[in-house]
Amino acid sequence: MAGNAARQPSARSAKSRADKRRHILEAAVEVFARAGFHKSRVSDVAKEASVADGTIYLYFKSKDEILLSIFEEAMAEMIEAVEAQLAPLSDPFEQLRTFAAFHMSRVEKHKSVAKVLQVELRLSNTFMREYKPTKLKQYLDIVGRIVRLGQSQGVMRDDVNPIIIRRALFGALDEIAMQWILTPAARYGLKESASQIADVFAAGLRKPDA
Amino acid sequence: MAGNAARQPSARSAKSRADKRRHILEAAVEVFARAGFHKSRVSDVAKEASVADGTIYLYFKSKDEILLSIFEEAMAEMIEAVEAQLAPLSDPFEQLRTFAAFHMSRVEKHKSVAKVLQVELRLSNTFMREYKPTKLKQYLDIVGRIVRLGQSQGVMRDDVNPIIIRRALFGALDEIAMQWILTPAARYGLKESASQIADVFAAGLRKPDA
Amino acid sequence: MAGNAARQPSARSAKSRADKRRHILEAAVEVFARAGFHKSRVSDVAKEASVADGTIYLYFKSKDEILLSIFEEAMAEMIEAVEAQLAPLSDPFEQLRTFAAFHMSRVEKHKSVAKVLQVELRLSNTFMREYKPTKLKQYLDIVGRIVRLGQSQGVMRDDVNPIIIRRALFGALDEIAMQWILTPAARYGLKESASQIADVFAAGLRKPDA
Amino acid sequence: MAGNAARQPSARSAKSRADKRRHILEAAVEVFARAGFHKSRVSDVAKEASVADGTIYLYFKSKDEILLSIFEEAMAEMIEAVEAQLAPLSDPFEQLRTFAAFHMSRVEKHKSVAKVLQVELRLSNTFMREYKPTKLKQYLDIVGRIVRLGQSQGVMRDDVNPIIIRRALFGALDEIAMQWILTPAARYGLKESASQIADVFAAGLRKPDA
DNA sequence: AATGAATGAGGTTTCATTCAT
DNA sequence: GATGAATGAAACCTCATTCAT
Repeated sequence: MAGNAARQPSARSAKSRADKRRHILEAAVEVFARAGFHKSRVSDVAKEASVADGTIYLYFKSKDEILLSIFEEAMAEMIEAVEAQLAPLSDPFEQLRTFAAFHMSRVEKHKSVAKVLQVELRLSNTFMREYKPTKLKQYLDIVGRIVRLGQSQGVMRDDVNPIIIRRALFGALDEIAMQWILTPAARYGLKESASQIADVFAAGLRKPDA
Repeated sequence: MAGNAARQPSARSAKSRADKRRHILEAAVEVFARAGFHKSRVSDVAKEASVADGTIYLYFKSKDEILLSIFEEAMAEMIEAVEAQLAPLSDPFEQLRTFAAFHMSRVEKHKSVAKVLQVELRLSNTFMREYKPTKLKQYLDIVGRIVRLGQSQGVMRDDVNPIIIRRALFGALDEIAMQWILTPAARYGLKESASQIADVFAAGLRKPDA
Repeated sequence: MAGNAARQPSARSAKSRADKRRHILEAAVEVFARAGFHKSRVSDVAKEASVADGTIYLYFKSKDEILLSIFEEAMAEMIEAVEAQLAPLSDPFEQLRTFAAFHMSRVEKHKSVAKVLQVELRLSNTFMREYKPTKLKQYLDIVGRIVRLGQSQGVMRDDVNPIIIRRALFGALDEIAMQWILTPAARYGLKESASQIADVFAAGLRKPDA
Repeated sequence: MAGNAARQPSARSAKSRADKRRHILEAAVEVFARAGFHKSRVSDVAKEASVADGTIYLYFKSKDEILLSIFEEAMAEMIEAVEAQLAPLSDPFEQLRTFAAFHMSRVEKHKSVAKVLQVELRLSNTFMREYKPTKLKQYLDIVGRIVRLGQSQGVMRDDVNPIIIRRALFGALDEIAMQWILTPAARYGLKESASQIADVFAAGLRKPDA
């Protein structure tokens, strides 16, 4: 019986395992943000996390998988957080502004994570070519849902496709964020950008006769 | 004979040199679009262009420089072409629609070039980190100029920063284009997307009381 | 309780230790025969034996030592078994045939062990380069002894060196066995091969005028 | 036209290419014989051949392919050489002795090659598991042919299978050779061993009443 | 005794770039 | 100018072994 138990990670070891995994992930975020995914060696991540190179592979199948995990887990957190902020709001225009503000504040607060997501993730062939971005779709669909809500309330134009708009808004925010991340001294604040983009989209989506 | 002529840069050899350079560039576009920049070897480009590997280096300093040249020259052409389309138009909203439609039709017509620009360019560390995108800024500034024109004509809102808007519009178009390129069967046409994005931005930028 | 007993090496724990060692060895034979020594990981052997990786090292110094132990113990068994079969025989030619038949039937009956011995053992650098094959010499010398017996009885040629003959016979049997093991569908039976080889060696060693 | 010609290796470059390939192969034989295939690094071979590491891969697809090439080319040479020695002989027993003597003298003269073939080749998983030993079969079949010749001449026993005998003889010779290679101070000469093995096989195969 | 998480050394191969011809 | 053979740097991952529990 003791033998069987030992084959299943115990409660304590499961927690400790998750902790170490997160520890490595955080180290990877710092390293990738600093030097870029391609220029970072697995041994750099290991050193930053104070573990041996091989230990990385007890928690991740490959270097690429580390990057994907950063993405997946950051997106999962963002989805949860933004949903919480949107829940109490009933006005779709208000929701649109909140989403944009949330996205940009997230980028600002978690600059390293944002840097990895926006810049490094795109450098990974694996990601761009093979990964099915379920989580990204889910995040994008929040915007789609807002638009559909506005349309069903009769306050947003019916002649736009939510699938197009959600990606357009994301592209707009994303491009600004990338610029802000890449340019050491940006000439405009993220908060201001979020506000203006939300304004333009809100005004542009509002039903003319409403 | 050609060899002798080449000793002195003459009108003919200069032209021939430019031709060969263009020939290599076009080969590179095909190769990069087919297999991706990272997976393409310089020798693949050489083979496609029917020249020796070393010959590439008589025309380009490095593999990265090939990619940058593709970008620079495509942008230069685009700038010239879109300026020609915008010149006869005086209405900034009309210009906005024209710009968006132009961008997307360009992507559609030159799929290989677009693929390289949108996807592969981002995979190049050199570009994202070290390249100063003068030509891109110039292209973007066309949008900025349209917005400033609209503001000076009093038909566009004064409370938006053209620098932010130009990048937002570009990001929106770019994200849609990338999606279209990456997804074998896109669920919406580029023309329709361009139209909707232009509509939303136009409506969103129009002065409320105008 | 078992734990307490184990603190003092007792007759029971010594037996239990030997049992576990044998258990691991048998697991290793299966694993090595299945996937090859080099491709097998120590953790594969551990899993097959239902013990932890580290436990292996309580019984064996290294992965190589497992292989050597398989060899040593298999040879010891073979020596004992063949000696028992040879003991009642007085005719050296009869002994020769018995030895060959024994060797091949052993290969046939213990295919996994044979596979490991014949194929995998040779893949181990350690073995071929550093190991002193005492047990193998002992096994080989059984043949040498048979030849010397025949010579002393005056029925076998004196102009052959038993040291050469013993190795030649072993090589002949071994090569056939390896072929049989490596080739899924062998074109001849091991028993028939043993018989023919023994026949040729017997006839070849018989004193012409005897 | 000059361009087309350049795509085909010229007579001169083809020769030079073959020379360099052979040069690398000879370096590899020395290195592998000295330290063993597994312990030898590709860079060791490169250093011995005075070329860059990458150059190796212009001539061989992989490290394994180097080993296979050594084998294939050595076997091809041996087949040709032994056939030449056997051609003038009509007595199958004489042929048998010549074959054995040839094999052993070959081992003695090309000790490094023999060492690689006998010992190192067997250490290569690729070879033992995936390679179809056509050349080896061809070499072995020379013995088979000799036996069949003896049988058709009515001087060799009909009750033995040439397929078994050819492999048995090879195994006998091979085992002695391996021993001689592995043991710094062998207790018997290769020439003497060849002679005795040939004698035993010849006598053993001779038709009793002939 | 048993566990299994952690360690860290080790090497093949690719391919951008050079340069002698 | 053109060639293409040669160069050589660079890093991911595996897995035998250890040792704290």
